[in-house]
Amino acid sequence: MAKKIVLIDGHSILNRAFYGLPDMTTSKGEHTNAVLGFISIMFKILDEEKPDYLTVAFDTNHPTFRHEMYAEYKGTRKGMPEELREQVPVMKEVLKAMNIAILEKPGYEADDILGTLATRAEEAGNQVSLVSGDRDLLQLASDKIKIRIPKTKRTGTEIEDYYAQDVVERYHVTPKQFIDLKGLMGDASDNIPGVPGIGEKTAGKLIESYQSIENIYQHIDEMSPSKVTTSLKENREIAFLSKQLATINTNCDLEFKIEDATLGNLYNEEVYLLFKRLEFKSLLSRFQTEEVSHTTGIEKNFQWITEPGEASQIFASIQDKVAHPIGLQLIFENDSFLGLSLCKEEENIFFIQCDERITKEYLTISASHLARKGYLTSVIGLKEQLTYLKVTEKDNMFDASVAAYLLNPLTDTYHYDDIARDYIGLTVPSRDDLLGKNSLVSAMNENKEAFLSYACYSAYIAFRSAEKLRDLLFRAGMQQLFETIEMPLIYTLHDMEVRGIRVNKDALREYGDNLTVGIDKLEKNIYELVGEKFNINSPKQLGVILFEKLQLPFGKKTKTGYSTSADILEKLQSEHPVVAMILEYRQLTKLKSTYADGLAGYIQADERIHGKFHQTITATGRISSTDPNLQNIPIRMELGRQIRKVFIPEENYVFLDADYSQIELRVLAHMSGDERLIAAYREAKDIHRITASEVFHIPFEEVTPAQRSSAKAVNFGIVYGISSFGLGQDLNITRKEAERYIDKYFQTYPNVKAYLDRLVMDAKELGYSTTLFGRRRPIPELNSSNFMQRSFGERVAMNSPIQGTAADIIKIAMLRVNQKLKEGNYRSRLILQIHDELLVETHKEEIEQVAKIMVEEMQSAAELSVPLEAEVKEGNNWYEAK
DNA sequence: CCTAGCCCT
DNA sequence: TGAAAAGGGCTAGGT
Repeated sequence: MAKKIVLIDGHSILNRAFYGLPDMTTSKGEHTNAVLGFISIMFKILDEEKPDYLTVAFDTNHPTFRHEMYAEYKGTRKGMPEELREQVPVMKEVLKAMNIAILEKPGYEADDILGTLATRAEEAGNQVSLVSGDRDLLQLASDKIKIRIPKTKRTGTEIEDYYAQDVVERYHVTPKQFIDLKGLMGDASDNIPGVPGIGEKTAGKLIESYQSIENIYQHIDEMSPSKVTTSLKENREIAFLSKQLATINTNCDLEFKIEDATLGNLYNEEVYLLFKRLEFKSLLSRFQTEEVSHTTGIEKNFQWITEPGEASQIFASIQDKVAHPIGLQLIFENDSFLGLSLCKEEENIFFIQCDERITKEYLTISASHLARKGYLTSVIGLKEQLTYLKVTEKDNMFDASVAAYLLNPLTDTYHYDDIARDYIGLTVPSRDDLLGKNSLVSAMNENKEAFLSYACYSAYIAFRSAEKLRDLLFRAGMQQLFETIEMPLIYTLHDMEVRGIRVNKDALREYGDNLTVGIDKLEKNIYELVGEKFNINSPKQLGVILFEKLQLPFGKKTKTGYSTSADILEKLQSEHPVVAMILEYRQLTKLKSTYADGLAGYIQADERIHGKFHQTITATGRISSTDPNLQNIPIRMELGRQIRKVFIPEENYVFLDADYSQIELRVLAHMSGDERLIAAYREAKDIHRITASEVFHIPFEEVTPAQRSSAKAVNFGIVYGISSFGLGQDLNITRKEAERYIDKYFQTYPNVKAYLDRLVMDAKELGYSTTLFGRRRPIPELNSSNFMQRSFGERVAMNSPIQGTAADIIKIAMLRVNQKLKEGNYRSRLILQIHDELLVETHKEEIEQVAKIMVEEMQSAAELSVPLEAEVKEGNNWYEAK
């Protein structure tokens, strides 16, 4: 039976897509427009044709017979811009992930490979679609071979189709005669010469009359003399050479059998992850629709329980089952507790609904008992469930989300469907697939089937994934990290969220009102100074005012227009008095919108803000804070710093705030083993000053403030994964000078240099970097063919172990502080962590003991070859305690 | 929904 | 030569 075959000219389509679509980059700067365009074209064709076979041919760098015939021959790969060139390997990566056969053979161009395959397939009676942006391929058109020429437009992809008949209609020549046309006309893009004086029109007429170049020359003497005939006579060799160059070789020596190009599953996990990495958001929906369409067959095991007797039987039955983890999920939304789902074996997955007979207390107590009895109870997202689930770090809980985060901290969500996909190889419908934007409450009443699936999948995946995740953690050497740091930390973070931080609402309002006064004044002055009203908050409008109306010199442009960022404006302050006002306006509006107004919206009835702390967000192991972010409260500028006065302890309490001193540099000293750096820290003096003194060879006492601040910048640079460019920008010096600073630094601390080099090398070999406590961060960028990407990977390889180890250490300190406070029955509570700082709301009778606990636990959290210093301060608000 | 801009360690 | 110095989150404007 005739098969359908699609053959794609790889470089040609990439080219089309590249020039047809606006430039696109991922958030990391990887160009992706050609790849996206290629895939869009390919999907469109596959959707239309549903072919049996698909293969993509690429040109190689090797010379072909055309180069041998004609030295000036160009071919498609020459002169490719870097933004396109870097996309070629990415494109191949995508095709490989889709299991699409890639064909390339030294000595042949893609055209020749495609021509050969098309001809063979045609002879075997098959239907062929040849996809290319290059009209040269029209010479291959027949009644079985269709040439498809896609055009990428902003509105989508349109495809022109040519069977032999269409070629004749459109160009008035047969496909074969297309070669003769090109022989006469030449082709500038391939550097194929044409006969001078002959363009598209003349060539067309000649071939229409004489059919071929050979025939033209047979009858050349009969033709009436003209410029054209003279040129033809003079350039006979060019015409024949060009015809040969333009002829596609349909007889290549290929081992390849078309059966090798059988289409498999394009929508697999690898492709999904790749598209995610490339940020092809619009294409991800294709996966979701595929995912939803096939069910897992597990749904038949889902049961909705409403009978108290059955519920108690289910809990009782778990007594017999100790060997395997239990999957559990409490189902709730805001303040309504709806029930819980439970899975102890593949065949029986229950949702037990909460109602008058099966009470919330009964369910939560029964659920909490499971873990307390010692069965490993696996949940997805423990911290959130602790509102109802009364278990502690001593109980035998397992959080699959946190486990999955440790195994790969680079993804953004760790929901049950993510875990199913990544660790069980199972595609299950996500919450969004099942319930969309519906609330759980409404789904439970109106969309029972989807609701049951949502509830039960969660417990089922928790059940199914636990052992696998545990095994992977063990193999990666992260079991201890998981069990002794990450799992216990869940409870600590939950405690912090519950406790929250008290805010003086009136003081906050007053702070905001004062800002408004200042903002209004500035606004008026700015309008007066520039002579018109505009939206100062709009970088676009501001750019027009500053750089067009006022004609200020613009430093750099962003994708969208002029840059009006603070560092640009700072340099422009002397040019016009309005610039300083705009900077101040920015400062004030930032404080007003994000902090004064922003924070006010989070104050709860208990006068406190209960922000969230996230454990599964950062790539390095730090925690993050949202709703609101309490880790970025202003401190640098005095006006901003004032806002810390509104954060206050409750009556009879004070704040104790303890900071690590230079924890990351100390970690670096320890991990690098650099004797000189270690010695510097043992002196326990101003480290930036020591660095300046040693790097610039000046006595400690004679270091100038400028030298100290340079050294400080270098120290930061080292931690961030040094680059002369970045350091230069930070210090406002040339790249060359920055380079010299870095060299001097590495001369002073040679083992730091050796250590950083080793970090990069090891990470390149392993594909990930590791902290002192075994935390991993994958660094796929290290293998990128893109210089920028790779450099980024190298900096990440230097930074992650340092930042990550510091994060590990403070997590340990948090756990121990929290534990001591609870065990010692203190009234004081840990309420914030800001990366190297802990804030404890401390009862006035406990100040001395708590201060001691904080400093001791922080300093002893890790045993390094340099001391860990922590300093604690006391205050009646957060401003005073810093 | 993205971006420019800016707050923190 | 060029070129995101690491890790985060929030707001406003503009599509």
